Amino acid sequence: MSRASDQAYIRIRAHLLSGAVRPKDQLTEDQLAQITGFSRTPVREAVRRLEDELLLVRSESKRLFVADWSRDDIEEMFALRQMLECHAAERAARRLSGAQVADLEAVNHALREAIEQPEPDVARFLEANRRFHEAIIDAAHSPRLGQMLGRLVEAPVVLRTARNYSLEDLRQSARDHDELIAAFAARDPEWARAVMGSHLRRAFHTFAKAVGPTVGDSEVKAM
Amino acid sequence: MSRASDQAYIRIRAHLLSGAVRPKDQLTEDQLAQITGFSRTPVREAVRRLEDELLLVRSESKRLFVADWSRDDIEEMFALRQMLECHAAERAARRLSGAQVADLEAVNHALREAIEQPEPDVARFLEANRRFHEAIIDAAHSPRLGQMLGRLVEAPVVLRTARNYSLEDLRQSARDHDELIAAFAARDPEWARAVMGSHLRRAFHTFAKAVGPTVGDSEVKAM
DNA sequence: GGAACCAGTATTGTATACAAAATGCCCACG
DNA sequence: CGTGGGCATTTTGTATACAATACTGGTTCC
Repeated sequence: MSRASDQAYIRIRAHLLSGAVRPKDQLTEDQLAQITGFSRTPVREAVRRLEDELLLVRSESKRLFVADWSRDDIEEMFALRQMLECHAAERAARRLSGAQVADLEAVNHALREAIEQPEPDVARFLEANRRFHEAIIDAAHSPRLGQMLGRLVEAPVVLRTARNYSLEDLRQSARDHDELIAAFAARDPEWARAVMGSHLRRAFHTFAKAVGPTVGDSEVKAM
Repeated sequence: MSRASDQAYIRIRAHLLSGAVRPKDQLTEDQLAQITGFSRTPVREAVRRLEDELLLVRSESKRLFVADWSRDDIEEMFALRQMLECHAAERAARRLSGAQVADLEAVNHALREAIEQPEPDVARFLEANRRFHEAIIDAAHSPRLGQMLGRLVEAPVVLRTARNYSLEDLRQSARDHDELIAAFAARDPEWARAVMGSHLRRAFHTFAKAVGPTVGDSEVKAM
């Protein structure tokens, strides 16, 4: 991950999330080359990845724009993530070794430490949460599934949602993880799937409550 | 689709499917540039797409190889396609217009014409089948879902499976499509999902029967 | 006044040269 | 013999120049 194209990807992504540009704004590869400090060749590769993740879109004539997600897009993203990650949990339950289950326990312990403080550390929570879900996906041992989920989980909306978590939301996440671990330890795929389903569906409702019942495009960037 | 990188993609893909190279063979970008007649720049873009589809893989040190799919990989591919396309069918049932349902009927009519001949035209069947499923995915109106399914449906194993279809298999496909259309016309998402599920699950068993219960890697390329 | 056309400009697409990194080979050395 | 070090070769990664394409604004012609 130290090649110029990877750095370019990271920097462009940060630029998009920083709020310096808004949905529907046009970008040019030259601009991005200047911003990142690399030439257009690695920038183009980074842009292709960001197009894949639908953070950037191209017009009919190949011009580049910041993506503008509708509420429908985002709801579908949550639905897809739930569908895929429930499947991952089911597969993981059949495959996780005892050591891997222990690893999950350790990660969830770290997650609890991050939130059980005078001031919960959301960044550390997010990182532990990411590691937890990543471990499950890895254990599912399906390259395509991992690929697909990688794109969804990285999506900025998912990350921003966490800002709206209350302390109780965070604690409930940790409890969900505990139950997932129990399901894995019991080697019960159906149980794992069900817990993952409610875990992720709750995240969706937290998001929906934060954004409200608005309908127009672009409103989600305002959160 | 007339840019050099698109042409390169098509040609490299054809080269991979032609059997001229075998799983685990090493390729170089220079070789592919010569084969396609384009320079390495568009070839690299095409290669990136093929990596995305897991037709090509890179070693730790970024060297390029023809992918080698295990039976597990392929089973998971079928499972993912089923999961995603059932979801698409469900969404499509909520969104298809009357005109779109009529289009599906026309496509399935063409599909029947392709098979109800002295010698069934498998290529035409495949093309009509592709259009049928594509129309449903489009109607689901979820860009990410479309993206994911695009990669799965294009996979060569899915295409090769069709060679093993008997006439009765082909006719059953057409009947499944009829029932899907009925479900769409009735605006019944659950019905649509169920029919799509059995439709695709049958394809999996047709494949499994053709390949047999072998276990080692690479055996699927022998079909 | 409006539509079609024609520069000129902006932007993306491709080729090529060179840089960086990895691999393999050969030889020295134990 | 085997093994490790280092040069030559192969292969991938990046920069840059140029080509092709799409847009913009203004002008002419009806």
